[in-house]
Amino acid sequence: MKIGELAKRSGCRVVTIRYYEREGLLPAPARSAGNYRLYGEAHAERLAFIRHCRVLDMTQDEIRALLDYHDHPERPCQDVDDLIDAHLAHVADRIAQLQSLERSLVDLRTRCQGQRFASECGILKELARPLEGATGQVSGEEGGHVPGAHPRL
Amino acid sequence: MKIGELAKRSGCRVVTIRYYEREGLLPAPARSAGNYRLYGEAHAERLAFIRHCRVLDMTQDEIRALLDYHDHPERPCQDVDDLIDAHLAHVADRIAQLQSLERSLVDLRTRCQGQRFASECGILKELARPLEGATGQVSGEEGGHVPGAHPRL
DNA sequence: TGTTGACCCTATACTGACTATAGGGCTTGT
DNA sequence: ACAAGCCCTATAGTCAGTATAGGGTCAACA
Repeated sequence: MKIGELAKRSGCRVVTIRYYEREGLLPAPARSAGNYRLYGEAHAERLAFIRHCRVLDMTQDEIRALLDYHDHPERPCQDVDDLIDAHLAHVADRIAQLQSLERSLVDLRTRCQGQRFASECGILKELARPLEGATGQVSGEEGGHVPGAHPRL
Repeated sequence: MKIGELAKRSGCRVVTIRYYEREGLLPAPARSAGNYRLYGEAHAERLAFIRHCRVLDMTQDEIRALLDYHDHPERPCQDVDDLIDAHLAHVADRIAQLQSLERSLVDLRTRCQGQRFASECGILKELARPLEGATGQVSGEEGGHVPGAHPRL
């Protein structure tokens, strides 16, 4: 099948499939006489695996590790469990962070009493206050790799 | 004050301060004879405002909009409320997504019964299953701009 | 006076997971 | 023969910074 059909079947874009090939997640398929990529069922299955992982918000590195186990069925699978556990911990951490964020924003939101002018707006006043623990980076990397509040998948 | 001191006071890195200047969030400060940036209190306050917004996971565009109100105190502040409301909705959406993700991962995690080999691992088997609603992009952009599970702040 | 070390400067490239654009070639139907 | 709709490569852009290379400035100390 050509790349457009694979894209339709997998629900991922043509350019993304080519991107996965460049990144080494999908093997390069055979080519037609006119240099078109020709995929088989194995490619479709591997792409489904990748997409399933991406829906679960895994990084390419995590996916690469899982594909490696997928490709080596004789290996022990303890590390697969550990990888999922670690990813789960990252997701849980990110949820906790966003919930804390949400509380801050709700609090911030109460500060504007419908003033007419920005100069009296409690939201802007609150944002202008320095943070308590000013030293230290914005959020540190401890706690994992689950992105913040603005995804663009 | 020089850039290093501002960085220490604000808790953000020297390179990040220069980056904010390039991006137009912070105005270019005066320079010393030796071409060092020299900041005053106004810069420190503006940087605190920016950092406060970033801690709340706002994008640069959102911050730019809020700074614009900050800089024009005579304007009405209704739009500030709306911006915060919209951001709050994005954060809430992202929390819901991540919680759904967490449930999927917990479910996935139960599938491995400590098999010796990857070929029998229920996690890998489940990941290899195609997704039900295969057509349609990985998560669509509806629902806002709050990032996924792997932030790098 | 010379030099060490901490700080500062610019410019450029990299990150992740794609998306967008430019500039073409192939295939199929009319 | 030509047009529409697919496909190809290569390059650059997204966001919010971080990393690197290659150099300049300044204060203190020997």
